[in-house]
Amino acid sequence: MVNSRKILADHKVSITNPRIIVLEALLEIKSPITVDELLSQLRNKVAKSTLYRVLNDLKDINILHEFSTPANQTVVELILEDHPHHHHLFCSDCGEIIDVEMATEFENKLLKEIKRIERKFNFVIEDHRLELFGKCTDLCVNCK
Amino acid sequence: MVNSRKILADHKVSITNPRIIVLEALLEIKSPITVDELLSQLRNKVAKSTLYRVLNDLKDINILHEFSTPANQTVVELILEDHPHHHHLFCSDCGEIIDVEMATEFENKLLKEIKRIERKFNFVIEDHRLELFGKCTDLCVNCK
DNA sequence: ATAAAAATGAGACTTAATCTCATTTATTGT
DNA sequence: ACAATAAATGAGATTAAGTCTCATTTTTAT
Ligand SMILES: [Mn+2]
Ligand SMILES: [Mn+2]
Ligand SMILES: [Zn+2]
Ligand SMILES: [Zn+2]
Repeated sequence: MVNSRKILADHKVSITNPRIIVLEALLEIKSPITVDELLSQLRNKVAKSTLYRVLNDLKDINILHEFSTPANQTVVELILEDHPHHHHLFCSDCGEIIDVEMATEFENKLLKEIKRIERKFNFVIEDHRLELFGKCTDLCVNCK
Repeated sequence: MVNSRKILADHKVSITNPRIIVLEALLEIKSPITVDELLSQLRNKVAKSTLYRVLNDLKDINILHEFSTPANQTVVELILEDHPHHHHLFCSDCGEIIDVEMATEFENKLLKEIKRIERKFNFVIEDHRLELFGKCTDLCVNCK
């Protein structure tokens, strides 16, 4: 069982009520959620300023991934052992965001290509993000 | 020689002064530029509201690519024959954005993997974006 | 338990992007 | 070429995501 207090302690972040509340909410959902939705879910539990601060804290300790939808909504999701590095697929019809794991073989090819680019541009590449944009067909959860 | 009027005509967009001005500016720079910089460059040539409208027009006809930096600055660049689909490398130290072309072999592998994902999720994938995040070393134009 | 340090809440503030609407410019038909 | 119609623009008001301030509360260290 994933424990919010333990997560905070493990990352040497002080254990406070708002941090626990936000973490539990994110652990509960465990799919990407817009900051806006999160805000309304937690409206009467944490202040807006605090929510943004806690989200920044979680980014700082590297367990929160933040990205934007094509419609420019900010989205966050926890990245933990049970939900590690992955990519996203966006439906421009219904707005759905789908977590996508690339085939291991492909992800390896990508890492190799990244090494080539590191050498070419004299960079140290620490992270990458692959986003796929398209339309779901009639099988999509939201669109059907 | 790339002609802004021709580009507009080819895409069946009416030819107006602000559109020509914005297009010429983007053609001149031909590297990614933040909307903010573009705004100050064109401050006394086109109104802010018009700049945003023209950028949307160019997105609509699919010759303008828009993305955000890790610092949440909106960036645009023209995508034309002489500067086709490519990816980006971001330096978190100096903010530099570098255009990156993946090796053809890799891009092919990626397209194959995308086909697999289309089948898996019953999607039609129309576009993809790969972003690399890291730090330039002492050779970086801005950081040295 | 006490003191020092860190985090929070409430709301003011900033600012990128959108919206409104009167005016100007482009297009279409004759 | 000209008038009529449609589309685009400029100026500035408006919106809203995210940040900032600062008095108060909570956490941590001793
Ligand atoms: Mn995800
Ligand atoms: Mn580019
Ligand atoms: Zn859909
Ligand atoms: Zn750099």
